[in-house]
Amino acid sequence: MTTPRPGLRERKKQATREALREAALRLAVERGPDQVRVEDIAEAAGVSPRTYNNYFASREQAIVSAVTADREARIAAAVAARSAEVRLADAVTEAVVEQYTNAGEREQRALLLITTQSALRDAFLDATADIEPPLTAVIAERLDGAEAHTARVLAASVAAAVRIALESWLRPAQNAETAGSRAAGGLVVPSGSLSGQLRAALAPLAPAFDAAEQHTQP
Amino acid sequence: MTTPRPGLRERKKQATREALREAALRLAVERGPDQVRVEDIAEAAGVSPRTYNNYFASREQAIVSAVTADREARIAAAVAARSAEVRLADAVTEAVVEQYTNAGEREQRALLLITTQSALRDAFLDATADIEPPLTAVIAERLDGAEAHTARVLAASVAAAVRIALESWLRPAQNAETAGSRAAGGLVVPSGSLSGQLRAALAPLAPAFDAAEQHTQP
DNA sequence: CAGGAAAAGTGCGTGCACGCAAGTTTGCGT
DNA sequence: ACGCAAACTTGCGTGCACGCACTTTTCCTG
Repeated sequence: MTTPRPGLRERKKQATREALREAALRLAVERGPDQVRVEDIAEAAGVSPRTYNNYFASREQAIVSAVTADREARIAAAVAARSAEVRLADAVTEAVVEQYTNAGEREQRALLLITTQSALRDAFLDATADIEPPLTAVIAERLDGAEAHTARVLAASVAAAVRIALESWLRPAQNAETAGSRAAGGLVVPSGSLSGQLRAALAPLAPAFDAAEQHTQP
Repeated sequence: MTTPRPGLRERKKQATREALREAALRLAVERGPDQVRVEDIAEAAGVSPRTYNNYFASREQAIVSAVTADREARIAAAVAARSAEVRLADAVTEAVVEQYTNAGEREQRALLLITTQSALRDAFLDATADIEPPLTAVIAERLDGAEAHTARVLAASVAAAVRIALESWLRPAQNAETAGSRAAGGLVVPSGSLSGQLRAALAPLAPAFDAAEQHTQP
């Protein structure tokens, strides 16, 4: 059911994607991230430059994707794996934290590379939006009595919160003014562990999850 | 206080931006949106093409910006204008609905144009992210006792919800599968008035606002 | 097992985003 | 008033995203 027919076609496609990911990351590490052209990545992966961006919309996306891999799917799976007994809010939070803190050795080094270049950081942050569709699916499964949009809104909010957490984790202190963040007098100094950031960012959403959950099972 | 010194410099800058907006929209309406090159817009506004994209990162952004204008600021102002007595969740919801449904005649026609081209729709949807920073500021002002991230997370969630509402308002029925939306059996058919969509999308977030608000004034 | 439809890959051309290094205007201090 | 420094504009060059039309590969069905 999970894999009805991989199909030769689909497998070659994934192989090509993987080759591109790999080539992009390797080249970016060897020379600087700036010193890698799309042409180089395509050549290293053995496809044409045109094919390259049938797979990736930007050069940065390919590099980041080697780290990100299929994090979206893993998060969704981790939520689904949790018992329906636990609070949905907790299931989501723990799944997210778990998937973002379990970083392999290679991923750790790649992340270090990413933080050096602002274009790469942006691409990395943008990648968090990808968790929305699969997360919508698992949340909707737990809330099948709820309003149509609810699951999507919650999933999108989680994505936004994760993005914020990663953002303030990547920049310990933004030197310039933070565009409307210094609202009520004092300035914010969030800095902390990644899992701490994630939990803090997701916490404000818990009441929304609770309310949605109680709508279906009163 | 609101306008310490406009300054000649700043006024010319805004005039240029306005001229570009105007030219972009006018040309897009006259010929099709596809038949407008950056060069044309720049020429019509009396600046160089290079200057054009000191102001706008993409061609679509310029066109959309003529409709969007300073909606972000107006939403934030509309929230701030509401009494501190009313529920924050309601203040935000009403401010958003108010600013999105008060469309001038010209804006209405421009919106019609936008819906015709997918690149324009995307740019229009992306523009909703701009409400986050000003919204963060006004929310933070109402929640000054709360956790640092809370205001940002709530503002970002609102932006996400608004995006979802606009999205499903722009496409009455997405013909293909909606990437993980058909989770629990039946398929969704949201379609409705814009204000209805907005309220429905924002409703699930209300509990989160309430909880945050009670943290500061118990 | 053939034949044809659908999908993936490719070559080419066009317009664009953006860095860089001038040139030009605005603003401010002395 | 003068001139300097910062902000804005502009020309140029490079790499890139993406549409289009065409070839090659994969898959399905009679």
